[in-house]
Parts: sequence; C-alpha cells; structure tokens
Amino acid sequence: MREFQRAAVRLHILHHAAEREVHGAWMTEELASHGYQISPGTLYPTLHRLEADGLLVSEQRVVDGRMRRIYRATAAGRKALAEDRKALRELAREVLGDDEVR
Amino acid sequence: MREFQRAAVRLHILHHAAEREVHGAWMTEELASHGYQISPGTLYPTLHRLEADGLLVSEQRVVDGRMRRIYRATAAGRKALAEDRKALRELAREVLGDDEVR
DNA sequence: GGCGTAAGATCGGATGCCGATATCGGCTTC
DNA sequence: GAAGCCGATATCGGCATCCGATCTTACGCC
Repeated sequence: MREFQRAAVRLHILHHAAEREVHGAWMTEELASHGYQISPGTLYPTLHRLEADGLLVSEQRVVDGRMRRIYRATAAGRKALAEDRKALRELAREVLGDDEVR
Repeated sequence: MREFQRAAVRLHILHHAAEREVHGAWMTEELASHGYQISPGTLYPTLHRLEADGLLVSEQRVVDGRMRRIYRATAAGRKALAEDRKALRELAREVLGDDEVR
C-alpha cells in the first residue's frame, strides 16, 4: 500500500541517519530493497525538508571520486525518530491488536 | 506524528467499516479518540475516494431524525484492509524490530 | 580541455490536505 | 405549512506534496 510510503520513507531515513551517514542514492536502494520505490523527485525534496526542519544535517563530500551529499541525524532528528516509532507502535496496536505488538 | 495520519485514517475506516456500519461524524470521533484530528475537508473526500475505489459502499439513512450516510466495507475493502495490515506489520518489523512485532 | 558518468537538483502537472464555508434534510415551533 | 434551527455532509480555495522527466554539477579519465 502506498499510504505508508511517506511515513516509511521518513522513518527509514531517520533510522539509518541516526546510526550512520547516508546519502540519497543509498537511501533509494535501501528503500527499494524494502519494496518502497521512491523517485528522486520525492526523495530529494524530502531530504531537504528534513534538513530544513533541523532533523538532519548535510555535508558535501567526495567519495570514490563522486560528489555526495551525506546526511546525519541531529539530536532533534533522533528525538523525532523516537516519536515516530512511538506513533507507529500505537498505530500497529490499534489496527493489529495488542497481541501482535509488544 | 502527522505522517501516519493518512494511513491511520484509511486503516481505521476500513477496519471499522468491515465490522459495522460507520458514518462520517462517528469516524471523526473515533479517530480523535486515538489522537488523529481530521478535518471534514479531509475525511469526506477520503470516504468518497474509498467508495469510488470500490472499497466502501454507502447508503443514506435517517437515524434519530438525522440524515446520515452510512458506509460498509465491500469484499474489495476487506481485502485492501488485509493488505494494509500486512504492509503495516512489515513496516513495524523494519523499524521497530522483529522482537516487538510477531 | 572535452567526455562519460553518477549523484543530486529542479520543474510542472496532478493529487491530496484541510480550515472555512455552504448546503441539505428532517425537525420544531408557531 | 413556512421559517428557522441543528447536526451531518459536501464543497471550495489556497497551499503542500508527489513523482516522472529532465537538467545540472562535479569528478576522473583520456
């Protein structure tokens, strides 16, 4: 279902950016591996929004002879991730039932 | 967080409409009780879309001297609900971890 | 320097969101 | 039986987002 796409994209970005450095092309692959096909016209504006909201910080860097913009989560980003996880857990409980979600 | 709003609204509507008859005002209360504030300008177009997609059927009825449009899930609606639940479970596993979601 | 390439950025039409406002149907009151 | 009320539903308009297609950038290579 595509309704989860938006939430899934945001969660995955924050999730990974909280643990390591991520960049757009890698996120595209990562999301695709979970079945979320996202076009660059969606991903890049999303990254920019998260940065504008102070949840990510970016930096340009040359890796393997390629210019990349790498992102990391800020403290606010990790906080937002925790809140998003909480919201997801609650939604899962509501719809899947307490017996499926601890 | 508001990223889940859209998915949550759709899931709750299908979930309840699969088990009983629902109407707009009741869904507004139900969603609000779960912390999802939805404006009529979002809810009613959403109901219309679900009906146009064949997931709900509606019928006008007078209840307690009030005209209401009541909705029930179709077979396709129940199928969509099952798929949405599956997508939610998978997203929860990815982001919350297998140990939290059965 | 010019080229190829991969990553990122942007554009534009379509869709969705949502607060505010309008409408609708049945009821009540006179 | 006309007027007006009220709750429920419908619509409107402005703004944000989506996303495929396309353009730009920056580097290495020759």
